[in-house]
Amino acid sequence: MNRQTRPPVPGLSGCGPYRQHAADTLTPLRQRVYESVRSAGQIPRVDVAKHLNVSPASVTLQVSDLLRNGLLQEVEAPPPPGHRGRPPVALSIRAQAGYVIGLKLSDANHTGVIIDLAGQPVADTSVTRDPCRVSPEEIVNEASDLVAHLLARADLPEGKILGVGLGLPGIVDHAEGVVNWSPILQGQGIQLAQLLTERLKLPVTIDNDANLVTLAELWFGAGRARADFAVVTIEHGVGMGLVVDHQLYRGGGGLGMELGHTKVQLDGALCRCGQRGCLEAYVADYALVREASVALDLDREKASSTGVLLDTLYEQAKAGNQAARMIFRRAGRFLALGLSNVVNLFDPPLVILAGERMRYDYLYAEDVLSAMKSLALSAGRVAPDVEI
Amino acid sequence: MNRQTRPPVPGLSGCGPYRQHAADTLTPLRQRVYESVRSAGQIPRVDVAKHLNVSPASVTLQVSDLLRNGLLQEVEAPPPPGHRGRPPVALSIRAQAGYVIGLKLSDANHTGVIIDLAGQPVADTSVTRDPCRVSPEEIVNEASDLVAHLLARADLPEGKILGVGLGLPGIVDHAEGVVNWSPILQGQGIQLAQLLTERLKLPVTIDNDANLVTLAELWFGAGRARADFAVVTIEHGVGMGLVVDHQLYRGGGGLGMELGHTKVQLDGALCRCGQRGCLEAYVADYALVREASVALDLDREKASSTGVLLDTLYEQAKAGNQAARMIFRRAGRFLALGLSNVVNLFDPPLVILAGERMRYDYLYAEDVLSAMKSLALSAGRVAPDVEI
DNA sequence: CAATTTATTTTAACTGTCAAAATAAAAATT
DNA sequence: AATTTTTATTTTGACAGTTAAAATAAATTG
Repeated sequence: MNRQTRPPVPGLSGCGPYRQHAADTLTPLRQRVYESVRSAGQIPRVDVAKHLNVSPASVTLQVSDLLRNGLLQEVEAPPPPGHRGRPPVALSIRAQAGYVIGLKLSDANHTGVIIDLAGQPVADTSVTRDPCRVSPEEIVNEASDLVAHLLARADLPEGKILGVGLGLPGIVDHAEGVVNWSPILQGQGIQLAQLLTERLKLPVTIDNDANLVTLAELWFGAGRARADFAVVTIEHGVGMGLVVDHQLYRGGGGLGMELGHTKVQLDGALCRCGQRGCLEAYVADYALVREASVALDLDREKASSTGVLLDTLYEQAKAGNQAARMIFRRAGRFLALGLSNVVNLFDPPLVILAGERMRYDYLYAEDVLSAMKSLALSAGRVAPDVEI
Repeated sequence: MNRQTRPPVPGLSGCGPYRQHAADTLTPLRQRVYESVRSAGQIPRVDVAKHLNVSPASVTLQVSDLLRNGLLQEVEAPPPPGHRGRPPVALSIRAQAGYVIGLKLSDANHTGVIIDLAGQPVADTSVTRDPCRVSPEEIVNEASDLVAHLLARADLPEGKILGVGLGLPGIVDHAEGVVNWSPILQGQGIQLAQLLTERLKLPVTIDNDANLVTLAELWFGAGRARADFAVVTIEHGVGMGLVVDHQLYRGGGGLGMELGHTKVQLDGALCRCGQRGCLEAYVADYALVREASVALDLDREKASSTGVLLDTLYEQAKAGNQAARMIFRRAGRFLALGLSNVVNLFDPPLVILAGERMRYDYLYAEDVLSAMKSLALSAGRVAPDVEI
């Protein structure tokens, strides 16, 4: 140990972590009560109190406020059978109190939904498009068309839309609302959130699509009951999202979690990011397509969509074509490797695999298993898998 | 989007994250005041109030309590020059109020320190040992000898030792106090914290040695001023620690952060964990030794210590031996690859490289640079490096 | 020495929460 | 049917932690 004279950090003495402004605020009880009800769907006051470890008195207080504001409502439930005393009156979210729009842009199609405050969809839409990179203005137009469509369908009272969440592939800085790079966008460092906020006159937040999938799992999926889990998405690229203590982790600088560009081979296959050996360059759609067109001698001029091409490849593999099999097999092995890295680094109790390409399941299934095994070095780990 | 009927999680309805028991507690102001003083070294009440965004009245209250308990003290400072009104009276930690013992066990030597509550060392010791795996009882003996040594040297009043922190290599479950696997310990799943607590009659916590290095950086080193950073240690193995929002992140299941066993090559070099392609198997001490003994035809029977062997290798590389150079070069490239993965996943604003082998700097330096470049895919990232 | 300036302490009030009592609404018992 | 029991919710008064504002302290300036 080098016994240097402190302080090693200029301008600092003392010891211990140094927080600029230790802002230590507790989430207000109001919000916790509301979230507790939303989480449960229907729940009487007593149970909310138990769940939050606060007194029933406090719950009554907050709930009466929330009822007055129209955010909660009492529901008449059939009296529970075999219940002794005064029957509990269940609370639930008043779903009509507000609505949220969710948009998902990708290269081949855009989708959008309106959901109410209880998380139920009230309208959805989707359009297909030519996969190409377009200007920011064009994307704003496409997004705003999508929103117009949704609003027309839903026919909601004025001013009930609380906000818009937009997900798109690429490297997205959620906090700043900036798209650093995206396969569907021309240019770099686009202030997309701001542009769209101005256009729609609604608060807009943007996020990486893998993060959005992760949030969906956290809110509606298998991740709801888990404090920590990881999501790996495999589509046109490879993305990942991590939930730590019921919260989405976005990496130190707000970017990060770029599993797809994790290197799994020195001087390996070329990736669309320009580097070599990225995981994505072995398991993503375009990697399979690239191999398929070479190995199977498929007519590239036919220029069928990525999806069709992959389906063809899959058919051939199932039919016994060795070359096709090998392509999937290798992709599977690399995927397993990437997953084992995720497990070794994050040790998540749950790993969720998502993405349209999960259809090609039988080729992945056993390799996922081998990924599990490949991390057996630590006594005492089990990682359940869920697929969508 | 598959419109399945909810709930997808059995026994749950509603939506949103589901916390078992939302225990939402704020750290008490007392503790925050104390930590604020420790962090600053010397600081008057006014500034504590400003720093914590609380009223001066509250600070006075808490401080008077802490003064009474002997945890803080007022220091007479020379009146600041050019200061107008009533001079501030600075507060500081009363360092003698308690002491903490830190032990670091590794295969070739053990070290230990006693530090006071201000973080200043008051005694230290270190012993060399034969690298071998020993029984838990033996390790407990060695640790307890170390503690006896330290106590004898420091000559502190009775009952002033508040606790013991023990770091050792391997896979350590900090929360459970269990060593799942360690290169210096026989057996698996050893309840080391409990064994040592019983022996020393002091509270003992154990941790992975990489985590310990990370905590040291967080408390005393370059990480103090950072909310998020990563530490990568290269010694006999490769370890890593991650700090998220001023706190050490230990991975979902308490294990995790096993960067050394991250796979960087399919079917790659054999690792001591029994698998192939681990990063460790390319850049850790034993990997270099292994290559050195083959490539340089060094007499393995001479069985010089790892350190000596590596020094020899280093000398040869500097002297121009191509084989030796290549060994370092490959290690450096793989290290760069591993680091770029860390950056791509966590996006830390700071990466700290630590470990005795950092002496071999000139071989790593340029490769670290290449690692930085290799993540340039995202516009807007800079990662300063600090070495120890 | 009075006025000014800044730091700290005192005071009284305010806030959010809770324990305990009161009230409410049902089933079970007499 | 009236009473008791049981459980849920509301009301009440009290308490703990925090604060704004006033008071006090300790220096410098004019």
